[in-house]
Amino acid sequence: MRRLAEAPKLGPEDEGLGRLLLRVVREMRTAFDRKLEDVGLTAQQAEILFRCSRAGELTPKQLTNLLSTDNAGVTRLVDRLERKGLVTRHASAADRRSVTVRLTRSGTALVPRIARLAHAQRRRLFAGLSRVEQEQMRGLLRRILDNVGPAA
Amino acid sequence: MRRLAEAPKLGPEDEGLGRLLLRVVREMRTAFDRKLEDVGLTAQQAEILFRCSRAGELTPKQLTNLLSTDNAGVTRLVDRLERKGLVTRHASAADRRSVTVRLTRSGTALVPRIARLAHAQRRRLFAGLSRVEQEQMRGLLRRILDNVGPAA
DNA sequence: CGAAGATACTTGTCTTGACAAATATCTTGC
DNA sequence: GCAAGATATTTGTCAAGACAAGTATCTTCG
Repeated sequence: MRRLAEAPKLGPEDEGLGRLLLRVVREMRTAFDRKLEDVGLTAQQAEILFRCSRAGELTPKQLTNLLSTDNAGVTRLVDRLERKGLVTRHASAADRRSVTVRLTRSGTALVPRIARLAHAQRRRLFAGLSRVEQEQMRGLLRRILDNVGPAA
Repeated sequence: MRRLAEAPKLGPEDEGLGRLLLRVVREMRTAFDRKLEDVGLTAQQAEILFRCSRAGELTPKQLTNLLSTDNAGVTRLVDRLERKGLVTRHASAADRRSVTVRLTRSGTALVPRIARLAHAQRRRLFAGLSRVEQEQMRGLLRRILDNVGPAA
């Protein structure tokens, strides 16, 4: 029972704010992904279904803005959802470059479960944070976001 | 100049706190990745170099904790760094299951540039946030983190 | 009208994350 | 000492994100 070398734990003591942010987001994401496993979806896929359900239909371009990813990412997300039979693509009458994504019947059927899970998740994650604190956080995050954009 | 159909912008007006967090982290990450392009590294790779430089050497296990990813991810990160000739793996004397990652000479050579870029980035991102506000943020994030863990 | 440039979407490629399974080695308890 | 369980690392697989390049269509402007 030597226990020599005892590699130091190197915990998150000196974790910078950036790392902490990263860690929080990742854990939130994967926690939600795990909850969605029953439904057979990922967080991003669920978001697409939810948004399309509320809007009736959306273009990839619109989804790109909502999901904060790029067009390429949305294309492949929609591919997967289409393969699962949860959405369909339709040619847009007005602009033939464009496409609209619509839920199928089985896609629509999942929405209530998604909404329930999302609600429960939000409730749990932000438990104990007052509305004021949440707004504080939102404000700070937006200021950081403003700092990212300008200047290369 | 018809402009019919005018797809609504669907901006981030009703963006939830979760989405906002995600967006902030992603933009921070990719902004830093872009800065590191000159050095030929990604943010995660740079972090490994930086940490190993400070600690002398680290095991994948330790790096896993520091990077908030899993062992598999670290294995492949180290693979890439090794292929670039920036680190080497060494058998650990005390525990032969284990491995230690050490910088090569050219790996070490990059560290000052990395440190400079990281510092500049932090400075820019958190510009205008007082120390108090940063601590506030840190506190709120930690509370969220505590909420993620417990309960499945 | 018709060419030049802008847009919407897709596809290819690379990196990262998460999870499961496999291997080698260590540690424990008997 | 040894079998049973724990650990450290690796490998395989899939989903995502970012970026670049390609195609089709639209818009603008001479």
